[in-house]
Amino acid sequence: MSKAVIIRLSKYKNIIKRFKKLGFVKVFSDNIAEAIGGTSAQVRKDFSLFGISGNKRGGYIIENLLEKISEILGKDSLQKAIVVGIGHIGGALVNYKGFENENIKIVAGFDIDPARYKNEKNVRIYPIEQLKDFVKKENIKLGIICVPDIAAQQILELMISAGIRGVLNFAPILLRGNDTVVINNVNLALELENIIYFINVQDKEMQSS
Amino acid sequence: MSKAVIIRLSKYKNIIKRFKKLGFVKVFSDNIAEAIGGTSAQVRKDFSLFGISGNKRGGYIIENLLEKISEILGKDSLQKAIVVGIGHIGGALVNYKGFENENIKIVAGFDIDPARYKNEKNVRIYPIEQLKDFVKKENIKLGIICVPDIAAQQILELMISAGIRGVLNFAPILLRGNDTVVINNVNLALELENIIYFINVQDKEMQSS
DNA sequence: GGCCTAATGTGAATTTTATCACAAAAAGCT
DNA sequence: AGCTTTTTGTGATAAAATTCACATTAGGCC
Repeated sequence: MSKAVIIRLSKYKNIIKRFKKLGFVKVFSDNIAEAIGGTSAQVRKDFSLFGISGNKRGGYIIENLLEKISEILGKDSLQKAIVVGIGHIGGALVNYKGFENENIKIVAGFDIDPARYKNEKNVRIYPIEQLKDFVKKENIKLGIICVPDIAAQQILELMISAGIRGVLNFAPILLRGNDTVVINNVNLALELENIIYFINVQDKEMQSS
Repeated sequence: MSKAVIIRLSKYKNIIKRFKKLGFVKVFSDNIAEAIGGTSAQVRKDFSLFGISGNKRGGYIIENLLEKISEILGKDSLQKAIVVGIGHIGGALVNYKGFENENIKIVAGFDIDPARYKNEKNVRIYPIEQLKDFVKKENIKLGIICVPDIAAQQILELMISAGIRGVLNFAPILLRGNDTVVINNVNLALELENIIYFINVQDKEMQSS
């Protein structure tokens, strides 16, 4: 199943949760499509891909939907994660509230700099030498890399050797993993460059019309 | 031109810069492909799409390549950006070093909370009421939204009315813009959920083999 | 200069992804 | 109960992205 479909499925889930909070019991494919900025046909096709079905003319029962989707995404249980590299971004993530709704909890940070071994509000920061033991003992599966790009590959390897299975990487560099680990990249500068390009395209289109 | 191609082009540019720093004068399509995790055919096809050409048997001259790509991406001049919402993520971005290489500079932050109107190291934080004037006076084109999702749409509209043309949005919600503004979204929880899904897939594949 | 080799550049083929369009079913109304 | 309307579910179609494969060309060597 492609990454894009899974991302959409997560979006569906989030929006459906929101509908639920508003007191709705049923949704239609267009409600969902409208809310995430897609088409109803795609919503239905995605659902059908996973064997999720609704009721003709009656839409989908929110409760069922959420259950099915959560089953697919495998996210009923709390997922513990660690952050390595407690600089600006890493420090922010350690305190980030946005994960709470998603059953994701950052349980520790790691850094090489002793000046950072203090307690961020709730999350303790450890020296990097303790990463492997901690990850093994706590059975952590998720790691977030916020170190400078020069150090990122090394941290990845440490994480892999500790048993981490999924990595979110903020270093703007290609990490080389293996088939025991899945890696997603977030590259903020890239996102901004992309935006700049499309602003320029818009400008050119304006001029020529 | 699709977003994905532009992202790749930026990646090419970054990696080529790196080659340049190492003292190389020429690169081959496989060098680039290998470094960003793609195929050489795709690199060449992308280049050909933009009319970038090299020398048969001789690869590409780095100097030329960088010039051509920068021209396409339109990023020779410094781009000023503002951040709205100086919470954990916003505060981190205001001090983020990763933009410097990319000719992007965050020149101000904005927030509703007076407690945050202090100086982050180099960047001043202003009350949100001053956003419009500031953006107009300084001719800012780029905005980063780090406010809670409930406030994000409102901030977008403020930005648009001030003349901002490109937005990087960290609020996990669909923003509704118009055709004067281009919006990219970063949704960290979504990225992590995605990773979790693929870890589970891997596990199932393991079991069944 | 002629030959060999290593690269590019790009049409064609393939694969992937998204859209269309419509039959089938269910709900509600009279 | 029968008619109408609304919405699903999905094959068929179209569009987009990627990969293949190979003709072409330039560099290097003898």
